[in-house]
Amino acid sequence: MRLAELSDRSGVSTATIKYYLREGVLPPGRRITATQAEYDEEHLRRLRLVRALVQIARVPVATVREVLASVDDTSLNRTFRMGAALWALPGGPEPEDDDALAAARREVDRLLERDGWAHAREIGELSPAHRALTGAVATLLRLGYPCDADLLAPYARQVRQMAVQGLDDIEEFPTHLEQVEAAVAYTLLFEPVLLGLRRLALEEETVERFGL
Amino acid sequence: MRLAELSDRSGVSTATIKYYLREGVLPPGRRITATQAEYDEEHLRRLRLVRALVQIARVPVATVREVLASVDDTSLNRTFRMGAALWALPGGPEPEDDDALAAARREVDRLLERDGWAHAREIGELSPAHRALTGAVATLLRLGYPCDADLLAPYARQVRQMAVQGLDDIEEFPTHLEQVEAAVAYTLLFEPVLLGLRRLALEEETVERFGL
DNA sequence: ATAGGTTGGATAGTGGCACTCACCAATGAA
DNA sequence: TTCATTGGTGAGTGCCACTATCCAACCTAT
Repeated sequence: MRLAELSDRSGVSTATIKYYLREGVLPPGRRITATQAEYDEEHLRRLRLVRALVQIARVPVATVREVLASVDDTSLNRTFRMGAALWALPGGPEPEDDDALAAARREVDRLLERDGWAHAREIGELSPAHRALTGAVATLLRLGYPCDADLLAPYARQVRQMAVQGLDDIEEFPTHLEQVEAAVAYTLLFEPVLLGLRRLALEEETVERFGL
Repeated sequence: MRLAELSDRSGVSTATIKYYLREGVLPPGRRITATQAEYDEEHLRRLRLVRALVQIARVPVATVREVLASVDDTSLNRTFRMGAALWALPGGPEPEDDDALAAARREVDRLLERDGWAHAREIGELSPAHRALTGAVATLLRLGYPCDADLLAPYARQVRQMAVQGLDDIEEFPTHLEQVEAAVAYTLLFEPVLLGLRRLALEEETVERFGL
């Protein structure tokens, strides 16, 4: 398959594919001659994944490169390869260290302790997910909206259950590579699905309560 | 309160505040003289909300203007003012109309029908949330990952429950304006909290299953 | 009264990022 | 032998959230 066909089949312009090749988010094709290269189905799959991560999950191209590098790094164990997506994620601007952040830290700690999230408590804010969560809670607190461990607990249990279900699904895939790729896709691409469902649920509930 | 104090108390630079005033996401201050204006606590609250929406929820400034315009529009009823945040949201690039999208539409329809989401089914893809959901599902399908009504059902029920809880909390606020503002904050600023929790849960579960 | 800093407003510029265009020599089909 | 096509490269575009610089009006300390 040549570049043009790759472009046709993926719906991504050749210019953009060239850009992805340059940025290293797409591996180079097999060289046929000095100036021509051949691409295969694997490239097509990767290209579609990159597109989804960039356009749907809003992951910066540079971050996609890091994530995929870890996905392909067979010298790492499965946990780290799967964690790549979580650890490379853009945490946003780090929150200013004020009272709200301290309070947020306290509530998140309480929550993790109460529900026995041993790993999360152990590594604490080393985890980008942990820092992101604390920062997001602090933002709500700063605006004067309540957001304590009691309020978060039911959500925490629900997402915990989702995680169990999700990893069950991921384990169905036969090879480690497919499992890791599925974990990345599941982690990042399921987020818009979840948010879409949530927004739709809020809309539904609002209309039911207050009418149109 | 003058601009400089507003800046000090919010932690936002005067240049940025001026930019927000120019863009109309912050109402102008009360004019004292021809070249000076006075700001109050209301401005401070708004400024903090704008900051959170822009920096945390990644809402474009132009969209924030629209959202806040609806929030302040007392000629609309409560449902529409609350819905403002949901309807003004950036839907991202609209998905290409292929088999995956058709399949996604079918599964989302099945899901809403089965769980009795009457309103969502009625307005269908007029709702940005509905379109976003369908598009997100289609993305997963395009990549070859399963995402049908059966898989979505438990998540749908969970977010539905979250919506009920959320609106209960929102109804606690005494005035309509506060309820509407809380709805916007709850809709947009709770999303990073939820995603943070989910990512932490995935991390926790991954480590528990596969070790470090 | 006046010097010197501060204020709000306007205009133009910056930096980051995801592309996108224009061009090139090498290639391959007619 | 023609001539469009290919892959690679460097420069440019458009968007967007700021940010730097001016300016004249304003306040304040001497």
